[in-house]
Amino acid sequence: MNKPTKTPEKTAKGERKRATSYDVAALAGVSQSAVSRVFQDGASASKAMRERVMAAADKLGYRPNAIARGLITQRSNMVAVVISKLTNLYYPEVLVQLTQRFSERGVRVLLFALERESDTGLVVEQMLQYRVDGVLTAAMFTPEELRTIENAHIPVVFYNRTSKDQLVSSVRCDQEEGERWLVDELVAAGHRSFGIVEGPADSVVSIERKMGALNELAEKGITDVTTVSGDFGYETGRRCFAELVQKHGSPPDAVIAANDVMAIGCIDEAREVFGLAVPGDISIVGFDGVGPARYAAYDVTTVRQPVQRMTESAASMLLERIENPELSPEKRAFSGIPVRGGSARLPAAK
Amino acid sequence: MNKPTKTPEKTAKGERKRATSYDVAALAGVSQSAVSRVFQDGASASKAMRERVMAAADKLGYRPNAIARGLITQRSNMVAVVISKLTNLYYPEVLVQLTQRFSERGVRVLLFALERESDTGLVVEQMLQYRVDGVLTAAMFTPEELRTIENAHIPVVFYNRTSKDQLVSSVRCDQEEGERWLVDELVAAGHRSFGIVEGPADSVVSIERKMGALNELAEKGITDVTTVSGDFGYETGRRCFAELVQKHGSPPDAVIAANDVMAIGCIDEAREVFGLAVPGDISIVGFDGVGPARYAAYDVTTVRQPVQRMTESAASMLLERIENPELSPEKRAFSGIPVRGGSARLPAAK
DNA sequence: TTGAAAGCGTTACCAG
DNA sequence: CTGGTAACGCTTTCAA
Repeated sequence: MNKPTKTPEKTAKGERKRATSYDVAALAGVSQSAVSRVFQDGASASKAMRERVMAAADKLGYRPNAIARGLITQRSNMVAVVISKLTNLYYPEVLVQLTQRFSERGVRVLLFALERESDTGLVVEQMLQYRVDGVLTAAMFTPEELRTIENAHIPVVFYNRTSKDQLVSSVRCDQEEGERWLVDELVAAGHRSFGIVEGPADSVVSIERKMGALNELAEKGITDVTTVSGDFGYETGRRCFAELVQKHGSPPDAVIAANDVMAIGCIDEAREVFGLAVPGDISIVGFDGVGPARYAAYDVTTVRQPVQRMTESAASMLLERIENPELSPEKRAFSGIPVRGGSARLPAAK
Repeated sequence: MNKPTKTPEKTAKGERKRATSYDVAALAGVSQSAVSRVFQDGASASKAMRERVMAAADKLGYRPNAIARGLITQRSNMVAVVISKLTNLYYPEVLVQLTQRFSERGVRVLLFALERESDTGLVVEQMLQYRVDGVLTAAMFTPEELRTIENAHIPVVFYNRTSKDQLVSSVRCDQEEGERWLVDELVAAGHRSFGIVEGPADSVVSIERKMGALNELAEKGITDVTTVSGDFGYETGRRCFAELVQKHGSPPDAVIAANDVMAIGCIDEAREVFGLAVPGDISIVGFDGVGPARYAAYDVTTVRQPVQRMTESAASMLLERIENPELSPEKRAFSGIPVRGGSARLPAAK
């Protein structure tokens, strides 16, 4: 005799409980294991069996319980995706693309959104409790948090952040290289005094971009450099420009903003408040290649991140490491795509 | 050396398995049930017990397995959040805020991103398999999909879409009201010929906005109305403006775009290609109140959605229905916030 | 307050 | 190919 034939029980409130593989088995007159196999990929089940089970299954509206499966297989088929605040306008695109990449391969995304990039503590705890198979993060973890995750044998891939001393996998856009291109072009076009608008202090991306620009400027022997800092948002872009002019005593020849949105803020402030022509009187450049950078009123000279390739690469890298935990860490850097917009005087493209 | 009496087992590959409540119990010399209770909220455990268990737990790096918990409690503590493509620029903010609202209340977000708003089929299947406790969707489901979800007794809340004939909960911005305001102001300022730029055909939001505007224009006795359609993106905003002028024979007095991004496209096209002054020669308005609408070059007259209140409300509404499944459906509509930007000639605010 | 034991809904293993 | 049975890691009675 089979297990107690449980017809879909009703609770006190008269709600029908959701059908389980036992219900399906009973209705189809087969064993529960058989039902399980029918719903697996490479399982052995005769055609007749398959048909009977499927018929019973959709009569009952049965769906395998992914939670229970996860428990036994030790695979949740979920990955954690961590993003910090999206003020950057650049992440939404990344997020959607990542989700789609994972989705295509049968992996679900558990989303964690941080108020500030440094709020990672609770999030790590949650990811671990939910037994995610992997972590893709666009926020930095502390070394201790990272160790906690690795102790649990969960592969991690960093998106646009990495650390030189730690052995972690990452996919990033080569910020330094991008800044180098911007600086070289601006210098070649004759700009000699520079303003730099950096982003929030806890943003690794911002730091890399700033350092990339500063190093290359030093390399070129440019010493007239003023730095101010904002938060990646439009309003601070405007404020930063004003601050820059005040600090420098006059508008510099060129402004290098840590992202497009702040560059746009600078352009507006330069035009509206200081009556400067862009790029006639001053050149302003950004980074990212977000949508608004292409709006005609700004047409920002920038470096576009190859989002599609980066997300594709990041998703693959993580999934590979889930399949094969022995794989050693790998850092992939993608070159940004120079965009010669109308917000800067540059030498003609060669 | 301090090897615990029962070391966490090792697998063939030498990987340490993650500690379970049994491991903790063994190390602490108590029963497994005790461990379980210590990690619960309103459970009874003596102080001594609690301390011993906690000590053992973090020596082993133990974390309760949320998957296993979900299996027994019949609660995954996960909700599905469904978004369609984010070209709208408006959703990223919504998404992050929603995630944070849920997170604050101990609920995780399983994210589903649709390529097109009509790709809902597979997504429903996945949500159901993962036994999410609720669904918050910014995409429309077919009546059949909706029935499937409701048969599983999973509460659903629609975000910015609803249907008049179906009994579903929803939180939305009152698009019609917003459009009415825009139309009234524009008409009061003397505009007599109108262009309407609608969004993608499968977007309910776009349809509501268009109908809201058309109805109010009819109400006001305006008959000179030309309609063209885009996809919510900047480029089509530009194309649509050109199309509008061609279709109408000349630029209309005012253009009502279904969202801010297309309004911005219209503004650029009007200025750059047609040499029109905005708002001198033509008024252009949008909807949403996204970031770029506030950039100085555009300063779009628009209706801002009260995102914060809407997300807060949507999250609460869903969580309430998870707690209490008997609650009947409820539709909440929020008024948009009029923003008198510089892209339209309007009567002075009263 | 504590412990023993019975599930929760699967997959995995092993005989037939 | 098929069916029985033991996990998976937890919460939840029910006694003690």
